[in-house]
Amino acid sequence: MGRPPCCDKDGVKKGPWTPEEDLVLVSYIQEHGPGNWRAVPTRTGLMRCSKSCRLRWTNYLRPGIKRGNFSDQEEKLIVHLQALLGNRWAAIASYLPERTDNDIKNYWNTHLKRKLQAAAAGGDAAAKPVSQRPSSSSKGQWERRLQTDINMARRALREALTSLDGVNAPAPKDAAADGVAAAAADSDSPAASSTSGGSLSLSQCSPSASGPYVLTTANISRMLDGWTSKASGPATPGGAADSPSGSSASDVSYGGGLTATRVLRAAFDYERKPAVLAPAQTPLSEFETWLLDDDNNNGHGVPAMVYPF
DNA sequence: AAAACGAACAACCGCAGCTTA
DNA sequence: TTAAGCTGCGGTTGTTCGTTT
Repeated sequence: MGRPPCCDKDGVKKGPWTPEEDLVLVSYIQEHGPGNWRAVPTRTGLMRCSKSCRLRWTNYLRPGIKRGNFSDQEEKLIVHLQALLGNRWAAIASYLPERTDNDIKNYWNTHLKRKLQAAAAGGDAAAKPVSQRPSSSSKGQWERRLQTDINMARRALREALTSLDGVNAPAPKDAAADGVAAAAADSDSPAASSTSGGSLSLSQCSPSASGPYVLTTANISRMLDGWTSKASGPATPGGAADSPSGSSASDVSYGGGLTATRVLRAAFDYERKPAVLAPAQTPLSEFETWLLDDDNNNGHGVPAMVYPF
């Protein structure tokens, strides 16, 4: 299990991504789908390491990401889940598909932690996070840990949903806890994208306060809004169709008729896979039902709860 | 007006675990 | 069965931007 020579100094660019790099990445993912990150730098010519590409995609470019402006409900949900799951941001993020684990982690570190400390000082004991996860993580005990995770996730979900009346808590994008690895075949799976007919459309992405450049998710969605797509096929350069009439002024042209709108739209189309139905459209998946079921053995122990889907 | 400070966020690093040959 | 390769995760750092002095 040697450490891969990823991100090794030579020739690997670091630092902020440029719009050009973003477009290259998005265009590649549009064609090949997310995954096989190892191949991305070589195939795209990006001077980035695979990790960087994956991170950029999952934390920033992936459609359906909401940025900034955490609502009260989201805040409470995060606090709740953090109290139960600890700093397992990926697991927490699975309950907030519009948010990335990085975002949640940042928000926790910059806002919520301080808030909770203040609250704790004020006697808000309920807000105190569980400092440690259950200590069942030793090797060979993964089954127990898995069960613990599932139980915790179940509790978290139920409590969060019952306490947050009206929260549009979406279904987990993958298995409830990261321990449910088998169920979470691929965290980059379409389930990660709540946009697939889900509760959040691209055009509903909240505008980011101040993106570094035009390719924020908000601006991307704005660009897409105006695009009446007749152009079909992959984002290949060339052709009159590359200048869709609705193309906004903010669209970015990269020559050869390759525009940001086209590339990104195509990429988003890729993400809109039919596999995942929106929570609003689906009642409860078997897994969700099971997850919410207090003791999944009897199937009748579900306490009265509000399921705001 | 400018410097100092702090908050927010993007990105990197290294480890752990899963997959595959 | 095992080791190498790859991906995902959480912690941490660096940079940018806004606010205060």
